[in-house]
Amino acid sequence: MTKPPPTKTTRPPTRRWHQADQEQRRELITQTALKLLHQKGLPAVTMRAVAGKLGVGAMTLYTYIDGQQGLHREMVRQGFEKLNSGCAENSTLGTAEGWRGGARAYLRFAMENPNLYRLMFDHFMSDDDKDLLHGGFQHLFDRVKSRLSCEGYEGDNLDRESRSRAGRFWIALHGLATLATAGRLVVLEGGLDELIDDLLKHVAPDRA
Amino acid sequence: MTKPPPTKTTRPPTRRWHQADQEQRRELITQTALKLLHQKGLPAVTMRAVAGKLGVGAMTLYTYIDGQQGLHREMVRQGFEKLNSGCAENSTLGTAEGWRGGARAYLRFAMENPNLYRLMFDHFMSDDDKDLLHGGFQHLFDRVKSRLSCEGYEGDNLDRESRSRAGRFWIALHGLATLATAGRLVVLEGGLDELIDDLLKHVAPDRA
DNA sequence: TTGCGATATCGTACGCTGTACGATAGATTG
DNA sequence: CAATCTATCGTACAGCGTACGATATCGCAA
Repeated sequence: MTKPPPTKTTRPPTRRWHQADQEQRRELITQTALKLLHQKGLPAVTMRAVAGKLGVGAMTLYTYIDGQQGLHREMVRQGFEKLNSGCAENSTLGTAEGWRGGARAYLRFAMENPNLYRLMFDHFMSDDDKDLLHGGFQHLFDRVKSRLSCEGYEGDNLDRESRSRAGRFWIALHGLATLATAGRLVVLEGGLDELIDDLLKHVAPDRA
Repeated sequence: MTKPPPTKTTRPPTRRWHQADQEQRRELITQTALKLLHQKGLPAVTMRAVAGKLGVGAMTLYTYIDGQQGLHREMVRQGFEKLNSGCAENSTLGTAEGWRGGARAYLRFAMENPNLYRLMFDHFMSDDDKDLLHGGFQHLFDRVKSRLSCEGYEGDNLDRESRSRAGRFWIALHGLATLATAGRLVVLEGGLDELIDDLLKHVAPDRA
């Protein structure tokens, strides 16, 4: 009994992972966090909860991820990738129908992942991270530009007009998305599809 | 030394307030919280911090406010009142210049109180609270309606068209506000005023 | 003036959070 | 087989919201 050790008890570390790659483990952590975020909201996404769902000690996460901020960053990255690819897939053409498809995909993503969408735009982004956002907007911008160049715009006019129209389109989509996910659209009694159509008629990059 | 009391020490409660009315004290608490929110962001608005700034024990706040949620609710209320009154003051007419004034006031509030603006739209609102939001939108809606009725709209058409235009206007403003306060507008290099003018030209309730 | 009941104040304690530190068991290498 | 490296995670600490209860002070009746 002459041993009051500096720490009471220290239990063994046992390898519990079933994935080989370090990258895969980070991915698994992120997916688990995303599931939790979707089901219970951001406050439920605690280090302990995520680790617990993986059957792993909380501190283990720090081997793969840079703390809570890093976890958020990883979720945000996934979010933007899914949002961007979803929009790109559903707006294959530069036609009016194409804009509608892209807009619907954007709104669908926001409505199906409200917590993630909010996190994506609340989370502080480093300059590196911002490339993700730039990427999505750049894609939209290029589409508008090529469309307008077919309509006779060129040079500075083409650039300015493209930026203006793409910007309006994105601003309107984002406004609608944030209001809808926050449940603030009760004041507008119409369904979401009607709202999209309405916005398209007035702020869509072509036929404005 | 025969006294190990159930609680070690219990120090005296001393009246420290200098305000008479209960309402004034709640107001003082809210203002202190708002100052903290503005200066250091939402995570810094803790019960202990607010109470500390007032030179008061943390639990004292609970006499006047229903916990942290209640504190947030109070801040959100203040925010909407300021936002609504600011917009109303700056859009005195139903003219194009009026819309511009209202839009500018809206954006100015968001840019000057980014943390509060985010809280206002993140905070869960009970049905009672929503009247604040409804109030602001209703004001806008009525303005648009009276304007359109002068242009010959009437009946169902008047109602539908007014809702549509007021909705588009608000959605665009909110989209711009959230993107601007989140620092996500770098992709649009123009100044805020140009963006407002651009939006007004295309989504303003009249001349659309 | 005195006494007493009501009330506002707040110290303490509990269960949470993120995470720094360090001990250890298992894997890896010679 | 022995030595080293490393992933794991128990413990601990500060800070959070807040439930509870002790108490100093206030308002009011006698």
